[in-house]
Amino acid sequence: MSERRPGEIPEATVARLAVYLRVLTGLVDASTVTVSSEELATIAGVNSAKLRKDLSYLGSIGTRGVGYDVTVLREKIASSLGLTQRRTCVLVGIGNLGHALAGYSGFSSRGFTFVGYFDADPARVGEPIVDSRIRDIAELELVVKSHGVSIGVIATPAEAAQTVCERLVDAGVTSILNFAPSVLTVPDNVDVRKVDLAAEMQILSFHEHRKSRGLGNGLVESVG
Amino acid sequence: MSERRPGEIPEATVARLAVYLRVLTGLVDASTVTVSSEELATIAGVNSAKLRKDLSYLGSIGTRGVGYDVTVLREKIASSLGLTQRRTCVLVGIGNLGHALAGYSGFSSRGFTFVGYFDADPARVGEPIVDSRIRDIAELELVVKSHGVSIGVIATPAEAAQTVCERLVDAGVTSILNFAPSVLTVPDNVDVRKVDLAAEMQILSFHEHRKSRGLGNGLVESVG
DNA sequence: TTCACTTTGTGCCTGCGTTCACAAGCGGTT
DNA sequence: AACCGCTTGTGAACGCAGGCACAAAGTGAA
Repeated sequence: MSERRPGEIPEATVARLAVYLRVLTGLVDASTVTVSSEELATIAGVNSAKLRKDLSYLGSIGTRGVGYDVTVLREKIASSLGLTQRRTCVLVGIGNLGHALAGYSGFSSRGFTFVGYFDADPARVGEPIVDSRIRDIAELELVVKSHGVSIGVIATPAEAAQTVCERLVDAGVTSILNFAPSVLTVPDNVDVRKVDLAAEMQILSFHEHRKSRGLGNGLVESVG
Repeated sequence: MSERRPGEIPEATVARLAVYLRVLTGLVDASTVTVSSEELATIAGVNSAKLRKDLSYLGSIGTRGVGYDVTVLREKIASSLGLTQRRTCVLVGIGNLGHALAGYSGFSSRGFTFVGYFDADPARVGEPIVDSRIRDIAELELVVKSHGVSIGVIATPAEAAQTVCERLVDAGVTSILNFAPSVLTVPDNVDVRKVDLAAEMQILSFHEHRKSRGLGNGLVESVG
């Protein structure tokens, strides 16, 4: 029944492709030529069948009896993720977290170029940041439109997030990464991913709670 | 037959409970007394049936014909997540991101107490951070054991992450939040959650790529 | 009490994602 | 050339999660 159109990659797979890509980059640096699904899966921390199925969505890349050519596979994944072209981004909200994000070298090295850092606080505007300066949020639309920015990163307080989000979307941004602890409402054509630090901690707290509850009685699963 | 043991809450539900909790806290601040699943679901950005099913795992909390008592529900969720007791945490790796995390007020306000900030760089050791000072990583085990730390946050470079992880686990930590772009290997009884900033951007990049491919022609993916 | 109305809690169905297991395919060897 | 051993790619089964739709259960009014 479910005949997936070629090029239609499941969401869960996309998330893992990014991990495989990183692992493969490491292998390239180590001058590894070929890798089997078993090896790659072990390093990436997933099941090898899952890995093969993930890669199969990109076409038939491997060689049976041998494995995958590391550089070929890396290129294929990169192109599937649309990483062959640099993407322009803006960062809004230059507090503690915003500064950290601006300083994170992982973005630039992976093809993401930040063309503007914005804050609403007049006291911060003009401060140097990375190789640039913090701009007034009033210039947001101008910069987004002139650079054709496609990804907006929100690191503002929760109260400001939705407003900032709407301004980004209206200016033409179609993907948003949200660090503010707030639920964003966007049109259908816009993608949002959220990173909720407090929620992550609370999820861990839940598991801690669960584990400590299980200690007394015999309910725990076998400890390896 | 899906007979779930009482107290067994699905993983997907746990993640959403944290969101509901935040929304409810907002409602308490706004002196709201009662809320229906429809209202709460809208604010939280989920389907109301899903929300009701999520809450049903906590027991029968609502009142039919009325809705949920905001404070009662909030308490119930907080206790399910194990947030009634404060949890002690350590943060390892005080670079850009580490500083931002240390300064994030959302942790402390939600019951997480950081009892140690560690770095391997001798030049950084002793620097003030929040209401404390950066400690030498050599003291990690001592602090973890003496405070009974249950959650470790890793914000080191990728190369150091696995080693730090093992030291944390050996010292007794059973939950880890990993910000390093690296796959951690841990024993079965330890929970790991990862926050991979570059991966998030790459996932968005994928969707940008997909959107732009679909714009002009009706054709996709003809690789030669 | 009985009725009308509201909202919860959930049975059931559907679909996605994961895993198993194996046929198909490739390289190396004799 | 024929065979053997290894690894990929995938059909099929399974399990978890999401969403509809409705019975159950509460409130308030007559």
